[in-house]
Amino acid sequence: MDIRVRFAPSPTGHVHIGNIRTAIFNWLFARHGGGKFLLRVEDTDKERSTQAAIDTLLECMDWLGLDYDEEIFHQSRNASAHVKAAEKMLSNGQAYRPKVSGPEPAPVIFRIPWDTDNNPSVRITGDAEIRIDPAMPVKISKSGIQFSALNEKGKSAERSASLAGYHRLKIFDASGTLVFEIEREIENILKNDAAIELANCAKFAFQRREVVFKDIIKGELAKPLDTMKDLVIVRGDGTPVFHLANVCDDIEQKITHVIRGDDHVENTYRHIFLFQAAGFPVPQYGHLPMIVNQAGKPYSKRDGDAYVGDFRSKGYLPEALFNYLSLLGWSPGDDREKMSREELVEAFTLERVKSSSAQFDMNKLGNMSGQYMAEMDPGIFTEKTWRVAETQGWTSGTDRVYFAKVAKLMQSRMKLFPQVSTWKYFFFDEFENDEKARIKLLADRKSMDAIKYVFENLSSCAEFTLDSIQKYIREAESLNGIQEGKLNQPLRIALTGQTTGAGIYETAEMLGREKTLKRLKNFSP
RNA sequence: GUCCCCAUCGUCUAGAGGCCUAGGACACCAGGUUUUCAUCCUGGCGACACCGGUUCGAAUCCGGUUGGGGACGCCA
Repeated sequence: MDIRVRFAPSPTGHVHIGNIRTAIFNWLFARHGGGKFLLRVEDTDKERSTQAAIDTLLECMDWLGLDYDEEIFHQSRNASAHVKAAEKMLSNGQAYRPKVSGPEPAPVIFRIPWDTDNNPSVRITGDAEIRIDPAMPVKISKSGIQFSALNEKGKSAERSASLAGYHRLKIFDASGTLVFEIEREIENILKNDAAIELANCAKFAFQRREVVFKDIIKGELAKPLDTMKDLVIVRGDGTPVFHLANVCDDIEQKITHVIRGDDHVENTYRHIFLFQAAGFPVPQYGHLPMIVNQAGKPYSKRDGDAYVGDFRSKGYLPEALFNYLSLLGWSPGDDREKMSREELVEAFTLERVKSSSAQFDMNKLGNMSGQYMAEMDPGIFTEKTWRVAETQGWTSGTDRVYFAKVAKLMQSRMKLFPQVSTWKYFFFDEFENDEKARIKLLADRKSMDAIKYVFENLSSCAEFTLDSIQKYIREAESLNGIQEGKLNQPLRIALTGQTTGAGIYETAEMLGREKTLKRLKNFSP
């Protein structure tokens, strides 16, 4: 069977880094297996879903090169199918409407199936007993069972669960007398609205069963049925709930593998029953671990930099973000880290995804961005940095050839595009000064005299070249008793206002005689 | 509170019983190259959460403890 996966975000504005990582893993999985990567927008929340939000989503995906197959699937357009599915479950007895007291119409509730004898996803784990708080009555109705259990310390805690969890339930009072047997009553309970209320119960004895599935990433995952509750699938107002919509759409889109965040694990246990009730095969599941922030905590609204759009505006390269994100929770198994898209597709398998959460590391992303930056085609690099310069308003009087030379000089020193703003001294005489460094490096008389020497000789020399620049700097150093090379940094401060940059001889040559002299003049006593 | 999941350097990870005195990358520190800056190169720092068990042998398997996270909606 051909692989079909989907990325199913709800378009509510920003696209989160964790979300897009899920998309990347789905994409990688699909491309690796030669399958289809589908996009579904879960836009049933009318309040929050906007076209603008969908546009941002599409932009982010496009930016990262996450191309999808087939048409975008809009969940809201499939609503009638969802309701139809619910009605079918209602008429089959797989779902029910509870008795409601108020004037609001009753929702449709899906029942965790009572009969699971031939269900491959359910297994019997053994006999179980629970101590019950006799002070609280046990209530049993078609919508479940409600009671107060006593924990090891004898503390009472209220619980409610689906009937399905309590196969062969026998309830005893404090004296050990059997007061209730579920198998005798179950037919009636399921059919009628009447509730049974039992007082002074002390013990439950029942057969415990659990839903189980094999997660491609996490391995076997199971949950006891007695800890599950029936779930609302259609609201009182007639609109379908996420669980129903999600499952119906997966059926509709013929999804074979559901790859999503592991905050959905608990939902999966219920979705399995929904697939079965609808009469369709349960897809394979793979639950991705979370990405946490640099404090090791889940991302919250406060983490302003957790949105894909932010990384884009901060100037990270999409290739770098894509590469970095694919390495968060996954590795190829060898020492490779910087990998092309093709290599990633080739190497990606869900089995190699880790099952523990991963912390986002800006340092590493920055380093990776620098690597991609360094190997970028110089022409493209110039083009992109030119555009940044444009936003700074530098380009009107700037020669493109000159700019290209500057870009070439600076490329290996760049991590992010906005760093272009530090290049200002190449184009204007007004630029930012690192005052602290200026005071430290240009304070002493020796340096000033040396700079004066360089200034005078560079103004009178025949040719302003790399060689002559270097020559006079060396001479200035030896004449003023400065260690060789030690004049470079003061000179850099004088010419650029910064302590880092390209080679200082190259920088001076690039600036040209006029600008160089003009800047040195300020420091010549 | 109940249920589920997770646990290797500060961080991302390799590791499927002996190849492990635990490998790589980022970060950090030191040295080298560049007479300067950035790259780059070399080296250093640095981890199997804890306690038991299984085994000739455990980071790896099992149990418990601790710590972390998730889920418990007529949100998605």
